[in-house]
Amino acid sequence: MREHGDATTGPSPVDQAAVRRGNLARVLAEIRRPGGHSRAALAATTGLTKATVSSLVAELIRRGLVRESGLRQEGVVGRPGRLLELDGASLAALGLEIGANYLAVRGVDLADRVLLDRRVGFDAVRAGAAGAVDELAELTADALAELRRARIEVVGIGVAVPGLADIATGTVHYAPNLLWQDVPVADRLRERLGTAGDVAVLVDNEANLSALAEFRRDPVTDLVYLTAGIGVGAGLIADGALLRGATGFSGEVGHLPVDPAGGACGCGRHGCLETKIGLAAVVRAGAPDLLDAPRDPEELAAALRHRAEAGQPRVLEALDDVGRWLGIGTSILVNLLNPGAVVLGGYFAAVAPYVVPAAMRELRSRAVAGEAAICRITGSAFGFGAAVRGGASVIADRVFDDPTAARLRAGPGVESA
Amino acid sequence: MREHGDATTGPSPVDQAAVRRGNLARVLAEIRRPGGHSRAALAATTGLTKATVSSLVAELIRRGLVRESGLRQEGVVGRPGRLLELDGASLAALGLEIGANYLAVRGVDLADRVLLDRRVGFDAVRAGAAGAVDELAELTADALAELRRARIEVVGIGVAVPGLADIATGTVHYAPNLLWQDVPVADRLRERLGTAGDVAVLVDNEANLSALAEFRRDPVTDLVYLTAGIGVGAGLIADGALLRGATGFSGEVGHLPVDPAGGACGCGRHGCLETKIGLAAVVRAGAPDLLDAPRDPEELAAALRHRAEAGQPRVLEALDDVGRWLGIGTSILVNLLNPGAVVLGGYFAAVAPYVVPAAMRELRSRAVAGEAAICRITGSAFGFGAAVRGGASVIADRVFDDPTAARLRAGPGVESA
DNA sequence: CTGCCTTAGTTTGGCCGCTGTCCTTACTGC
DNA sequence: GCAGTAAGGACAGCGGCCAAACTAAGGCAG
Repeated sequence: MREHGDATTGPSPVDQAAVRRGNLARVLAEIRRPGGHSRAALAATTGLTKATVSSLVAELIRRGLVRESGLRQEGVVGRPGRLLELDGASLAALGLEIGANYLAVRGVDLADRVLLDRRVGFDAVRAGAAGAVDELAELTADALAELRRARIEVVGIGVAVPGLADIATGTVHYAPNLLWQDVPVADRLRERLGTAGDVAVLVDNEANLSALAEFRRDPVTDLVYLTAGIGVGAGLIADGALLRGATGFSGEVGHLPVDPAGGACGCGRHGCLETKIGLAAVVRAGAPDLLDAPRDPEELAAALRHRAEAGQPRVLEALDDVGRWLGIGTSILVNLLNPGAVVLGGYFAAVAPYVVPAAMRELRSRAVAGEAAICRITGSAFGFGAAVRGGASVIADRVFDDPTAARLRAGPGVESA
Repeated sequence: MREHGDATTGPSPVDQAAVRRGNLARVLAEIRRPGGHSRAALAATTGLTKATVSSLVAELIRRGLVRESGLRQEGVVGRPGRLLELDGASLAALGLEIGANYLAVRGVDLADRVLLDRRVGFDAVRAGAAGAVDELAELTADALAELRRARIEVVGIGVAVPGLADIATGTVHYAPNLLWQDVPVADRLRERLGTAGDVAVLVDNEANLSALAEFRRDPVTDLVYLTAGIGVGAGLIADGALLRGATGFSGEVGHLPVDPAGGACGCGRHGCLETKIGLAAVVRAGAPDLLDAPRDPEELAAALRHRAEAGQPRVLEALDDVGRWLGIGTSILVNLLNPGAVVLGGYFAAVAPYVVPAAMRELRSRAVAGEAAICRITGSAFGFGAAVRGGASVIADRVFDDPTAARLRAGPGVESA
């Protein structure tokens, strides 16, 4: 026990346990990399001794994170190594998402195998904050029960919301599209789940979590995730970490002034980026007949894609125009942040082939630092599913960052956690 | 010794030494905070035990970073504590700067007391890269000799350059205002200094180092440093660390498109921020008679300030206009990065009272997230001296981050490093 | 001014985690 | 078979932190 455990301020002191945690994470990270890894090989790549690696690997196996894949390196002289690989089949991370017109749940094990993936239509505005969280809790309870039946332990839940979230408390301060204000999502969710919800619950902005999902797929140090649906938003990753800003309001790209002579924006000014590349703008310009039809951004995106694939000139032209303005907006981000990649989510993902060429053209002509600062612009492979994936992976990453978060399980040489 | 010390990849493994380093830094950071600190108080605030704190403090004293200030807490019952304070008088950090028309050297001890501060006019373009570095080396050698005579050990040298620097190698890739390309500044400096230069040499961009200097003065987690002289640049700090981007080209704010209908810019487009708030633009608009007069930005800034203080309407109007465009540019940064503070350097610092009101007005009307995202805009207290201060403080901070970087010195219980 | 109380700082023994060395294990090649 | 080679485990040792006991130094009451 610490003396006066109360008065401590700032970061906690460093102790031996931190050394262990760090080295467990280091070894686990190496094992996650593709290719065979024996204990001896891990010792060589990590710089730890074989004895230490053996001890660390034993603990990772006891925690259910690693298993011996029995196979052995052949063809070379010497005793063959016992290969290790990521296990994680008995540990799951849950991602949730609250959208304006749907709820989503996705469960993955720690090796990223999909255990369940559901998406149900739901009018969150109509249901109100309490109703929406209750409905989400029910979906979650089902998922938890299902995983429990399969003897899979859930290590945490990551919730994506279309608004500003306080990470520390799990409260949504403000979500314009849901008409929410100061909703204690994490608390209410935990409360509704009862004992079943006795796991870590993390709430974050949808664009942030999407950016993390993309970052995990393609770990460039600096990544910009640009998305559009009802609004336009961005998730920024700088040097491997989310850039949240002083009060959590980073990534407000929707109202970048790109065309002062342009049309009026809801914010009161003219020519904001949103008026050029927002979903409403493309539909108006490229497919006006859909204006009052389906309200779901995902369906609209699919419709646009279909028409583009069919070669409809009006849609193609509108998308090319979107690409141009997207390139202008992107070039601002590139000149400021110099990311290693720009990933397009939301409806952009569906129509990427029709907007990226124009965007790249524009970016090339506007990148101040020239070729050295130009990065690729790609459509997200996850599309509208990025946020819920990000929710799950941010939870999974907690275990990879601190493997002691995975409880020890029974086995030879059982010990207490 | 590690086995196969060659094949290691990624971060080095965590060991006990890292624990020690971390806790030394933790305790030292606490001692740097104002107010009296006894060993017992440090134990309480850090969460370490008294025994450990005693051991850590003893080491910090042996390394010359801390001293007992003899004074003792009075008036309360119990044995009075021996107060500790930052020493660092025998350790110095050197900041250097290469400008287009000056060279600067600043030496501070680790308690940030100024030991020397020189600035000499020098035409770096005319002298060429080799000539400029040689001249800088001579200034540095003098400074080093002077400090050595005073028995002060120099722990490192931080060099600010107006261009893109490769931190790892200490090479300047490209410095447009100096007409430099691929100049190995650190290597050449070390070479010229000979054995005297057997210290860490770090080279970084002038705006980055300035941002760090401002950040040290006012440690908000997210800070934007905006500067203008010949060009316009920015140094961005996100979550306490410099935001460098994937290839080092972050902070290119000079060519933000703010007025497509505006005048032509050197970059080939129209209405770039630089054409609105660059020094050339203000002088042209507010004091055209100075256009071909003194070429030094610092003198021009002083002249503008004088005229503004004297109430010259033309200058005041030009500066107000600069403030407006500055506010527009700043609002883009604020909406994207949500900084906790925006600090104005370069010539802005001299005329801050005349540009900030208009800038704040513009920012207020354009911050998408409203009051919650609005931050203060202030003139730098360091002005043109920010970069050289940043160079010194980035070196000093290395010691604070890893106190074992300060060599052990003779004393009771001498040990080897 | 003496003795108790309180708080500061040191000493000592113990634990944890990594290192280095030695040993066993297991397979290839001759 | 038997040597050679590499993997993996056992064990002593060391650095670093913790807990508890101890010494040090002052206030305060009687």
